Amino acid sequence: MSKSVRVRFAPSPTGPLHIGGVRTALYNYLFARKMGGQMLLRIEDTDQNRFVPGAEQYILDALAWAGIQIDEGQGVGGPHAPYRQSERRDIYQQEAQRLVDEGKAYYAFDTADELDAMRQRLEAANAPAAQYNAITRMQMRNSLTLKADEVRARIDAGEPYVIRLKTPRKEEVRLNDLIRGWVNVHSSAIDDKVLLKSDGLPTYHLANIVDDHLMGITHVIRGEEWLPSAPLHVLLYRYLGWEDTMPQFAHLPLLLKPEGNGKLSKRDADLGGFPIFPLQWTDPATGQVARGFREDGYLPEATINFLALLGWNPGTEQELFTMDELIASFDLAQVHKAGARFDIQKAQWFNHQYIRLRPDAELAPAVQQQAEAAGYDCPPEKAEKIVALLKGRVNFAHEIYGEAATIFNAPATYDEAIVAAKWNDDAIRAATAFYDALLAYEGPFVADDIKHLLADTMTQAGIKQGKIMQAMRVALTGSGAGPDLMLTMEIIGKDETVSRLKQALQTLAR
RNA sequence: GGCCGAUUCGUCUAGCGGUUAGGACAUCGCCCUUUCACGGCGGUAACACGGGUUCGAUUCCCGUAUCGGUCACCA
Repeated sequence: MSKSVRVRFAPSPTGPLHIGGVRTALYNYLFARKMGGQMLLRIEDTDQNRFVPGAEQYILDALAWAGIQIDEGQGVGGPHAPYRQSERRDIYQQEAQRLVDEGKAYYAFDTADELDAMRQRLEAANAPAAQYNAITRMQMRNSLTLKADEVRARIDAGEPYVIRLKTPRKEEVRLNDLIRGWVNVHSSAIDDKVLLKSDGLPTYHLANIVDDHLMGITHVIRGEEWLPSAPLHVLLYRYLGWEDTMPQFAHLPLLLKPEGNGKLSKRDADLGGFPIFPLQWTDPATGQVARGFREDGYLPEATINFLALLGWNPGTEQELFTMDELIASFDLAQVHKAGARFDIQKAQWFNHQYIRLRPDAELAPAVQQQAEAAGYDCPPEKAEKIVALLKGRVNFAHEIYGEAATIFNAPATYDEAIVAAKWNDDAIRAATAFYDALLAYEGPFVADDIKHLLADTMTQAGIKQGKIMQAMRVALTGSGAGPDLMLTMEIIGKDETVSRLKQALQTLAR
């Protein structure tokens, strides 16, 4: 029996979670659920300089909003706690020390200046790559070039040092990526990466391997930007003696700018007027506010649906998926290899679809709130009718209220072009007749009945209804365009309809 | 620049040796409608290039080009 699937999402709390990170988390989640496995959340906070307060909570909130459930890890706990890497430093130090003891890593005492000098020297000499590697390390100050007792003395004296991987000079490293197939890299292209920093914390490379191993991770699903260092990770598994239980890798295509070159950035979002973060984020240092999908009115299910299809496709022609449907059809083998341009228009279209699908009663409270905040009376029944009338016309729920302007306000002005073209003798006769009919009418004031009343009135007056509808609309709403007029009248009510008709008759001179 | 990866309509993508190269967004047109939308129907639009392999390449292989990623005591 094979081990049950365990995947992890391992963001760094250096700021708000990027929308690309949400997609990475989503793919991990879909895969875990599909395989009946677990989804872990680990916080990779090994860089103290880049720590941003609030970022970790933001990550938790964003995942919860998106509907990505964490089975184990930061925020929910589990048998491998702690799930914050800054609280696991002893573990990494132990493993790094083990590598040194086994001759697979070494201490290095070089200062930043010395490293710079080395790189400059190599560049000046036109070396193929200015890196700390099997060749150059013998010219540096480390435990391979220094005598053992001097190394001991430096460490005992508290001199800062790092632990570097002793990367082999000539070795072919292979890995079988689930999305890309076999990737081969020669070890000479991998430098002697720092494993343990001078502050005692590990770098990503060491920490992620140690944790993935200890936490029983079976599949590492992450962005393509990690592909170049994946061979290094394979090497680390080997040196740590864990190669036989090494997880499988799947490197996801990147999210690219809507136009131009490069990967999607905050700047593109600002330029394009769309969000790039799931939730709104206020930078604790500058106070700057970055917009979020949630605050911009994107529904979580629309955002997820949109993101899921950016780089993956089930091969069917289905476009709309619930989370359960995504889980049922997800397959890593069908993840696309090339980067995907970020097209916010498609996100809007998905949102439109999900707004239409939402029950009126769920959308109504927001409309009511907006209306009441603006000083209008808007009981729940009215809000619900407005939603029913307008939700099919908008991409965002908050646009419904804007579309309903003519419902809340009697026209202050009338569209001049429509008036000039349609407000003729027949229109005036029709409006007058309808006005009178309304005053006499005592039945229920609902769209169907209003429609009949208007039709009958026009028949009696000998006026073709189609000829005067535009005039009626402009008289009632001031505009030549808008939703169903009968329903509009029903919503504003009989008194308001009568009053608006009267106002039009008085205001719109011949 | 070295290394790694990618390359089908403007965009997201289906395709896994033989298809009129399919769908969606966007765009255009028509229909529906009292109007504007929504919706329905339809149109325009793609296999980067050059060599192979093959009876036959969008599909397999090799180059070229272009794009992307990566080369930190950041993740």
